[in-house]
Formats: sequence, structure tokens, C-alpha cells
Amino acid sequence: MAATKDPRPCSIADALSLVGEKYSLLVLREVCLGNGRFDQLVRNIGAPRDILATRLRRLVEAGILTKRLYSERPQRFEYRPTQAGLELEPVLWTLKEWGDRHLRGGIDLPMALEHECGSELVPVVTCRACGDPVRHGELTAHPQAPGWTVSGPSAA
Amino acid sequence: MAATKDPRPCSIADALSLVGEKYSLLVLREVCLGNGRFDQLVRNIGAPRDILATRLRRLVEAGILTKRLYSERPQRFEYRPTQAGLELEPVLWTLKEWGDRHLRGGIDLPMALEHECGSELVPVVTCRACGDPVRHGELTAHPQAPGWTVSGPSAA
DNA sequence: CCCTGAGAGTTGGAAAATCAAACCCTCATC
DNA sequence: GATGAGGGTTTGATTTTCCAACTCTCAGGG
Repeated sequence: MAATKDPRPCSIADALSLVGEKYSLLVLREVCLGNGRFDQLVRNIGAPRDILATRLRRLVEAGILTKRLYSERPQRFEYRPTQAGLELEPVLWTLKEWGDRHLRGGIDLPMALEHECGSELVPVVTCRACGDPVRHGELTAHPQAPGWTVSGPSAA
Repeated sequence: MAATKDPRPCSIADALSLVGEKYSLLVLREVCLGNGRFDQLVRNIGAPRDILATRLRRLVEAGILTKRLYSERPQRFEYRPTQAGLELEPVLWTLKEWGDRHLRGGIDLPMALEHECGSELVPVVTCRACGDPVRHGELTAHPQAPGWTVSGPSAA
């Protein structure tokens, strides 16, 4: 999907070309919650069945989901996240956190995630090296490949 | 965009309905890098000009970007992230990290982000309460609103 | 044996979004 | 007066989405 001719080599664009189409990340949401059957997906996401079938094919061929047989006769399948799929979950958590705060004012949330530590999950993106929360002003972009130009703050 | 009739009240779906359309997150990428002028966006993203104009209108009305006059005569505008826009950046970082690792094998990356601590940014999503990195198995979903059903692991 | 129903899709045609290229408008400069 | 930059809008062809209906496989009941 995203930018077939993005003039920049970019992992964000590449990732979005796999999961940036309408419904794809909602499929991941459902599958990570364990709702991996076709009819569950249709009901819980509200997507047209044909589009959903297309997305599922694509996510499987991208290695983000796998199709698992859960009944031989009649043949019935279920979709589950692969390791790569599970590692995309942080994207969902940060999206959820943003939406909870900016779209719902942080109150009356429709769903809470509880961390094993016992409190509600509020995801914070930190720097692996120093462990500190990352903020916009603390970053500098370093283009390594041609195609990149950076102007303003966070320019290198 | 995403799921006009998502039967679940969900902040992820709501967030995606604002920034889930094709090119929207790439616009945010550019704007956060300081490349906020229309022609820069066209060139750096590779999107059709009319679509870009539509996205920009939408992102401004959603409060994610602002349009700033940077020249009176002739009138020239530039787009910049609002506070809400900046707070969406973590989504871009986690997407980049996933793409770097899963789509490029972690090597030969086209762009690096340097954290103020001096090392390259590798974003890690942590739990604000306990500070630990969050992993899939450590979460439990707690639906608070009707419309939610959770089956498998991470069910409540 | 026949009917119904669940589950997992596929098909066909109308409606909406995207795309590419050309165009427009306001100035500044030559 | 012509050229060019910047920031879009217009037009018409091409792709995607959308929706409803349909298919196929089997299980179970009467």
C-alpha cells in the first residue's frame, strides 16, 4: 500500500506497505487477542469479507500471521500471529495509548490492558541504551542512504 | 478511514481513522523531520498532490498538524506537528524499529536516530508503572465497554 | 434422505478513492 | 514581458472498496 514510489528508502514506509492498509492493524489487534477465526474477524472489525480475505492472504505471505487448522472435518482455519506479528504489537499499544489520551481524554476507556506487574499498562517508549523515555527534542536524525534530506529540528 | 462501523469502541480503531489512511503517517514522518512544505512533502513521500492536500486538511482539522505562514508576500505555508502530533511519534519509532529488524535484518539501515544519550535509538516499549519492557504474554485484556469479546491468551 | 446451520470464504456489479498530468494563481526576479 | 517558485485545484482514467448474494464442506436432526 503505502507509497509505491516513496523516493526514500525507509523502514517506516516499508512496514506500512505491509500493515498500513485499511483494517490490517485491526486484524492484528484481534489476532493478538485470540480472536483469529474468519467470522470473528468479520464481526469484530466490521470489514467486508472479501477485503478481509485479501488482507489475511497478504499478512500470511508477509510472515505476520499463520493459518492454522483447528478442525479436520470440516476443515476450519484460524489465524494466529507469528513472532514477527507479536513484535508488531508495540505499535498497537502506542496507538492505543495515544487514542486513549487524545481522543477520549484518558477517561472512560473501552478496554484496559493489565500488565503482569499488576497495574494498568501505560506504554512508554524508552531508549534501550540509557533506559530513559524518549522525547522528540532529544533525537537527531542521521540519514545513511541517499534520498534523505532533513531540514528542521532533529536534523543531523 | 479505518472501520467506519467497527462494532467495538476502540482507541486503536479511532486513532487509525485519523492517521491510518495511505500517506498520513509518512506526512507525520516528514513534518517531524522538519520537512513541512508542500513540495517537500510531495517529493519526499511520492504521493499525488491532490491526495496530499486532502490528507493535510484532515490532519490539520484533527489537531495533529498546524499550518503556519512562513512568508507574507507571496503567502507561503508550512505544516508543523502540534503537541498531539509530536506525541504520535512513538508510533513511528516503533514502526521503524520493527521494519529495520524484520524487513532489513537490522543491517544497512537507511536512517538512524541518535538519542541524546549518545547511542542509536532502539525504542523499547515499557510499562510506566514498573518500568519493565512489555511482552505479549505479560498482558491481560480487560474489556470495559460492551462490544468486546476476548478469546485466547490475554483474555480477562 | 433431506433440511438446516456453521464456518470460511468467492463472485459480481455499483460506488468511492486514487492516480497522473495538466492547469491556475500569486508574487519575485531577470 | 517572460520565467520560475510555491502551493495548491481540476479532469478523466484506473483501482479499490463495498455490499449482498452465493458457494462449498461438513455435522446433526427428523
